[in-house]
Amino acid sequence: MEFQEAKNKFVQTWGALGSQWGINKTMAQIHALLMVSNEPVSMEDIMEELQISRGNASMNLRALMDWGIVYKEFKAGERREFFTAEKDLDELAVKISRERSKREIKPALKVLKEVSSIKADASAEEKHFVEQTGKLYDFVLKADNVLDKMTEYKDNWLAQILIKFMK
Amino acid sequence: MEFQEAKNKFVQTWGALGSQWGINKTMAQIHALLMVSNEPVSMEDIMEELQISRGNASMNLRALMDWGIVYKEFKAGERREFFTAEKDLDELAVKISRERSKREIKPALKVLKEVSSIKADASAEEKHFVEQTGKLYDFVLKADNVLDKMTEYKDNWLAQILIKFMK
DNA sequence: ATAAAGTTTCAATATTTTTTGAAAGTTTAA
DNA sequence: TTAAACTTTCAAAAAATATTGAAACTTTAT
Repeated sequence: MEFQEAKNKFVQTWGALGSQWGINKTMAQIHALLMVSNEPVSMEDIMEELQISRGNASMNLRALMDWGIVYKEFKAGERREFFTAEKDLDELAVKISRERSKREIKPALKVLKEVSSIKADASAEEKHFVEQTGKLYDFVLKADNVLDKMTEYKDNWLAQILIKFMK
Repeated sequence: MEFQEAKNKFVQTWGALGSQWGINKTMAQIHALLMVSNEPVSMEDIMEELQISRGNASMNLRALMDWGIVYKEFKAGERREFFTAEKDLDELAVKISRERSKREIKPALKVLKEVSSIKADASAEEKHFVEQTGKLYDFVLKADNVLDKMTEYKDNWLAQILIKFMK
């Protein structure tokens, strides 16, 4: 396989993966492109390589920066802005976990707490509802805490879990 | 808050959460509805409660059964089919992990392996590409193994990780 | 102060994904 | 075997989401 072909395949695959995890396709593709570039890339180049419009590139770069996984770089003597991706994979995992926790899990927890605290009447139906949503609240809270804890181990959480878990 | 209101809120929230995790909204809503029902629910009732069409209900129930998180039940003397959700949350997490691993991670790993094995020429660009995709392959493989291992612990993986990790 | 080089915004448009509903298919009871 | 009760399928329609591109905006050099 040629380098260009491999690069393309990687960008496409990473893009598809991203879109299944709540990050949109172009966003994931830009990230992929930056991650395998050995030096900062300009917006022009991103537009060119992915065949996307300026507006699209701009919006998705902004979103990636909001997630904290892409950075702006300034090159001496250059007017244009360049971009680089977070390349440290542990760091990347931590940032993505934190962001998803903040955006998705925390709000869901709030609702779970609310709905599991209604005063159930004597019916089996309502009792079951309160019990089940209560369990769900506990479960999601625990899972979210695991994420939080993992981010503290940062550099090596995966390896550490593995050591403790495997065989 | 009234029971009906709480139930509705829960179904909506779970639906929104699901749609951010690669499961579609209706699918997640049906699952939510079944999870908080103390007894099996017929397709009619699902259509009625979620205000969706027969076709939609049928397809999404099928998908949920393919994921292994919703079951058909037959009631004695009843012609119709009824449905229940997996209510054990550890079991639910295991099934979802396995399914996502199979559908998303495994195929991505295959591509990562491929593209990271190209013969890089001497350029920094190609060297960086091979190195970075190689790291990504190792990382994703490790993460996938963690999931696999966790599913073996099944009933209590979350609690176990917590015990080992917290403080 | 002006123009050039670049970036952002957002309404309109295109694409993708989901939903509908009616026809085809199945199962069961009589 | 037939018809009633129910389920599945899938092409067409609707809804949701992503993308474009041109105008507005910002920054820098002269």
